[in-house]
Amino acid sequence: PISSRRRHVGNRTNPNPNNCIGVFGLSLYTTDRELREVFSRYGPLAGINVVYDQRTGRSRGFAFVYFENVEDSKEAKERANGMELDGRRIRVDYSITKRPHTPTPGIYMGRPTTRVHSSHYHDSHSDRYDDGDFTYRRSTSPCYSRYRSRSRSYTPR
DNA sequence: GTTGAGCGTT
Repeated sequence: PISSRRRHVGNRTNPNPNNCIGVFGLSLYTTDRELREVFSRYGPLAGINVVYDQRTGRSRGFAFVYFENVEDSKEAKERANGMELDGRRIRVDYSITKRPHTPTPGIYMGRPTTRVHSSHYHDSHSDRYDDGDFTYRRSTSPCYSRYRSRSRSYTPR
């Protein structure tokens, strides 16, 4: 019943209830401290991440807020969506992409493919990390390049 | 303190 509303953003899947919400349309001057003040009203936060442009250092106008409880995330999405913050009408949705709290734990392996070849991944060189959006490879094994193409076709689900 | 739709690292 809520499917056709997001056609203008492409074939992106509809966000499902999640601990992490994305906040878009922010003022470039809204800080994480400010976001914390607002969103901690809905429940305890596990973290906040304003996305900055790597070159200019300025905010890109969106952020991600992690709640400890999904129920609080739901309430935040419903109540904070459309709210005005620093003169801008913000949009709040469940996050689609997910990032781990820790930085990239290994070598970036590209986006997961739909194909699965699980029989290849039982050796000690394929210790792999996946956050559901990207796939990383953990070790610095010299055999890395031999396994690269296989690893790229790995997908968790 | 330019622009404004956006799903991600400083």
